[in-house]
Amino acid sequence: MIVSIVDLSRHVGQTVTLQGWLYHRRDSGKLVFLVVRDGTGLCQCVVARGPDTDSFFEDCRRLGQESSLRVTGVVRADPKQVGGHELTVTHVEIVQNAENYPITPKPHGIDFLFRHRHLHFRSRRQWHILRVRHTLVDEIRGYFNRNGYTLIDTPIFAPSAGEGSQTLFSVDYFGEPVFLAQTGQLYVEAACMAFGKVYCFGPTFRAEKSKTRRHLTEFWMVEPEIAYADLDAVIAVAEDFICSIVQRVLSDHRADLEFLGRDVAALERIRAPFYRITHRQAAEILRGPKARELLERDLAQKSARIAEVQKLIAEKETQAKAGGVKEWQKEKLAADAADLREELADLEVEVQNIPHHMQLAANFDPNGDLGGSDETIISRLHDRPVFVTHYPKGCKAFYMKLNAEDRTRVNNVDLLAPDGYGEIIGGSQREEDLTTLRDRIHEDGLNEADYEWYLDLRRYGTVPHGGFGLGVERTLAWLCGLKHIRETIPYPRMMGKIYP
RNA sequence: UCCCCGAUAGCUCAAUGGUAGAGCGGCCGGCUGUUAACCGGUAGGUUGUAGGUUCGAGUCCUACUCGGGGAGCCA
Repeated sequence: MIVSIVDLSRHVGQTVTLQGWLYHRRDSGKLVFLVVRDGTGLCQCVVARGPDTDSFFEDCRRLGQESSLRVTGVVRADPKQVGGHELTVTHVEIVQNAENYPITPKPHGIDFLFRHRHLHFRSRRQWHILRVRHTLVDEIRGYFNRNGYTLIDTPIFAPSAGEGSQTLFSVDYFGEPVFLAQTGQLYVEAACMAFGKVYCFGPTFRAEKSKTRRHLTEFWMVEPEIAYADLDAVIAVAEDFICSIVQRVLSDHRADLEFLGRDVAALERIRAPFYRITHRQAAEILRGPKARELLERDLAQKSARIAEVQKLIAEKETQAKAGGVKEWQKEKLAADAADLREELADLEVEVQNIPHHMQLAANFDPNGDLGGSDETIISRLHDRPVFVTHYPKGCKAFYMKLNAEDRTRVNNVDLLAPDGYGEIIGGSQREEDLTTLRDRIHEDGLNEADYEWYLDLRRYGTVPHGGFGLGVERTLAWLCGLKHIRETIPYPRMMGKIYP
């Protein structure tokens, strides 16, 4: 009977067949240990030399990493083994003996791994992350589908820049220059006047020349849009939506998160209500003593850690040079030292940036946008996500509704994820008044003719409405506690990176 | 666009300006319970590219290419 590794607990004592790939192999004279993966999990399969296994024993001993094979054997529960089960092998069918698989169990560089991305996500860590991504995407769709939203797919070819300022990819469209969409928002606004509550979900493209751990040139975004909604209603949906995502990932992926080293308890603390502050309050925090104290404390802690790490590296090196140390111990010590050196390099960059960040925060312009470091400060001063509302209109898009009490501000909201993961949601109430919207288009120097269809929405049955966009990859990076966004998508597209 | 760092065997890294090395991976052999197994043997190189300094360059200098990290900008 062909069984998936994930289902082995239901087949203890039975003879089953696994179909998969060889993750790792060790042999010990009369035994071969085949660690097999089948896409649902890992299972160690033990082949003992004997009359019954003679026909394939030698072949198993020489089997290369990632060889494809069918393994038949008796399932045994063994809590010590990965996955909790082990197979005592009675038969092996080698589908292909793979030779010289490039990704070995030893450390590799980032460049090498991502040049082999088509193989890289067979590795455990990447496999765990992409499983969580699957559930995140499923819950995004599920949440909106359960709550009466209609999916509206928006175009990827866009005739003009949706929001004006950003750098977009230009494409030749039968001789006419068009752009790859950076948002489906304007289109989804039109759809919400037809369906009430809608969302679009797809890839978006930004041509910004940003080479950082938070940027991709192609990333996925979900954008709900709700008719008869003001800013408070938009915030309420965003909060409920995030809670729902967190709960779903916690319930389905605790083991994956633990494998990834995520602090699961911190995720469990993500509950409504989130913090809610205005941009003006954020400015006060940044310019005030709390921000300075946070960064000063940070500087002290990181400096202390640098000294500690330097000491640890020196100790490892001394131990490695001492007499009587086995080769594998030396290797382990060298690997530890390499990890420590990497941490040291990161710390040094952070420490180097802190004075700059302190200056940026202290001199924060109350009429300016929050920078990346400002967002980090705000989020780190709170233990749950923070909604920041009412930004100056100058730093936001033309379609955001001007605030009734303060016409220099807009009814917008950004959600800052904890721990410096940055802005994962950006949204607003939209300007529904035809005249005001037209003025804003002109103020931003945009061509009114490009937006005639959009202005129609304000001519024919305009209503208060709003929505937001959530970046899937940044959200996943936060959920999994990842350092770099490139791990959150199967095929990352970054500046200067398009292979494979 | 700017700043910092890097490029040596398939991979990860060593090598005072003076004969290019190790570990892993590969291949061959050994070992009955391994967990990045271990032990012995073996093959593997135009030191990113182009110039320059020098008796001599992996090492020093210049430019370029590619990569990493950061700043700005952003989801």
